[in-house]
Amino acid sequence: MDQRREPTMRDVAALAKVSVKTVSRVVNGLPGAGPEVVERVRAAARTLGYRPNLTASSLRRSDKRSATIGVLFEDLSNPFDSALLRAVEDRARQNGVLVLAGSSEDEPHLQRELLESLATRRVDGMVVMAVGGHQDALQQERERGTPMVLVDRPPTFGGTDSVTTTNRDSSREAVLQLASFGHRDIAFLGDRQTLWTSQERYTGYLEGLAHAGLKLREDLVRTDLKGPDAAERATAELLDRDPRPTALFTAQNLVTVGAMRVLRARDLHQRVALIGFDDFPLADMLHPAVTVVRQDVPALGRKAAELVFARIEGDTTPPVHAVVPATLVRRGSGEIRPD
Amino acid sequence: MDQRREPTMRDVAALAKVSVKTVSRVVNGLPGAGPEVVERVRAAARTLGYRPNLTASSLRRSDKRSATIGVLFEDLSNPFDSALLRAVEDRARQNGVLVLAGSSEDEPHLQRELLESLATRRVDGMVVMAVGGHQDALQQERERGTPMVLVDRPPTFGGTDSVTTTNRDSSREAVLQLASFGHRDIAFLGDRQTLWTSQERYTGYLEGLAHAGLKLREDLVRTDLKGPDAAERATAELLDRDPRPTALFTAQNLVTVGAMRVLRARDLHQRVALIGFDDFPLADMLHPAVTVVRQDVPALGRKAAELVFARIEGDTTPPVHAVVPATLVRRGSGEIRPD
DNA sequence: TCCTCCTACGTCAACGTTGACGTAACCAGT
DNA sequence: ACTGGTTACGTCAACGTTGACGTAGGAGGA
Repeated sequence: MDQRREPTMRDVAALAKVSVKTVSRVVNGLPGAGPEVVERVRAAARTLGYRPNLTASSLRRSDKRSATIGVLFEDLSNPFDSALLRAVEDRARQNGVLVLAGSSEDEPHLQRELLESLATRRVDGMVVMAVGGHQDALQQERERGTPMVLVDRPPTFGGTDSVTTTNRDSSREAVLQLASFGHRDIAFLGDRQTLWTSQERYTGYLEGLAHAGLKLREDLVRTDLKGPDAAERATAELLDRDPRPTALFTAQNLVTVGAMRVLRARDLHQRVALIGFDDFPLADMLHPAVTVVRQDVPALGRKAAELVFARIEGDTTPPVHAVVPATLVRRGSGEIRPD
Repeated sequence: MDQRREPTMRDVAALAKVSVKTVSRVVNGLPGAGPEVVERVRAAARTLGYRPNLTASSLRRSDKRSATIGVLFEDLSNPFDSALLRAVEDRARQNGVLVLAGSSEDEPHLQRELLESLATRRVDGMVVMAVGGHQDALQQERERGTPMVLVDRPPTFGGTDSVTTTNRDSSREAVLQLASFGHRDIAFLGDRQTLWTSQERYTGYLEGLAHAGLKLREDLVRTDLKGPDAAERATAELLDRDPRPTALFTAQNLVTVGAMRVLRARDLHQRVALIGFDDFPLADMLHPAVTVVRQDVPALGRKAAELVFARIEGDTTPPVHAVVPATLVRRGSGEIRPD
């Protein structure tokens, strides 16, 4: 509507009849301004509706902080990602830091572009969920000195902090529980194998089988399931195998839901056991309620944020790989015994 | 790790043996640089790893654009909010614009603070889900000329674009459908009445009753249910009334889930009809699948983003209140007949 | 041949702010 | 009265970039 120019320190200074520098001092609460001048400047700022320009300020200041961090996740509308974003945001707020958020959709070129955009805006640091495959862009960015923390997936290069959950251990635990209930034919359904998390969960599955003294049936392993449709198709195929698996371990959110749908459609949901990695809303309301490995998402986000902020503050201790424990939430579907 | 200074145009200029201005021209693809100079500058920029500083650029440029918009929602981890954020983000990406996101938690002071933070960073515009109650802070911001679009809830002040869904009409439709299935005692469970959406949905409920020739039973109306717990308590109370409502209209996401839980606990889920406002993941997997009024969240977000961008580009046509139609998704729970 | 116009540069100042430093006034201590 | 220190300001330049404008040299026309 109006094309009013934002008032600047100059305007305030003129109105308060002081120098620009004095306005700066008052605005930043620095000493060197008498009480009556402070009052005059405050009044002038108020009547003009003055608000400091952080971009100008950070350009000039020696630390060059923009009080902004970048968050680059796979898909901000995914419940895991958005919960993580929220956790990072909350922690950032404590530092007066705002969050520039973007979705990379697991596309290297998108991630690269967004990385560039963030760099161009001179964010103080980044929290990144790396896309699968090459991490060259991330590494380059990191090598320029940008404080960066990887979440959910660790870096394939060195010198960078990361925060992940107990993917392998918790997967092993899930499989062991299935085995302890008497299952011998336990299928694995997983996400893209380019993702570190998928690989880890698969390794955990293998370890679980081994520990339980079970033999791997290759025909019960389906990986690289992108999205619910692929998961449904794979589940259907698995259930056609002979002997049919009596338990499923689904290594990701959407895969779990897809598998559930098929089990339900075939009326096997009360007979085939299911444990999923990643909790999801309403898992407890389903029928049977779904047993899952639950990540502590707030803890993941908080930890990631704390790590970036420490680096931003100049912490130069060796890189950390923080691991946040996940828990097996027993709700019913994972406690079904074989027929 | 390194405290390398980011290279600037000066550095590039020095290496390419041209003036800073020429570097600027090359970087921005402006005419006035010969092909061989362009190549020299490009090479220099590449070897130094130069990246333009958008904050400095936007400070100096006449349009002062930061290529960043602010998004202020209630809770970014809420599925509705995060889906909306994603839609805005996608639209913003087309314009090369990044999104600064924050959660106001429906707290006026938090909203005010975040608004301030965004203003301080000189975002080009804002997409805001207003907190309930007074909108003074928003109005002030708007009156300064900041391009702003309200989503989900319209402004209580004039001169500002907004995008909402057909809260009232769709609620009426839902109630009418319940009535058409023979229900006469239809309960209403709603969110905080300070929220415009809640009021509208309640009005739609009243209109639905009226159109169906049903009399309002005040004892079947529960509003101001904050969170799932309150919703559960209210549902329990309602189911104790005599005569018991044979259908529930739950006017919000979490309320719907709370009501579902209680119905399930009392084993009434197959006997009491339920229609909820707002779809939620897995609603189709419940038992019975939940009939809901589904908002077109991507359309809401896209439209909101388009409106801000139009205003940012200088569009001065009168403010728009865009309404995106919601649809009734019949899944079963809303098609149960009274006993 | 001279004048004009265009192209490819360069110079300068400014965007809004703050670091470095200067200075006038005042106070305490001797 | 003089020194030394402190307080409360002010002046100046710079952060990295771009708008406004200047200029040298060549092309083109009369």
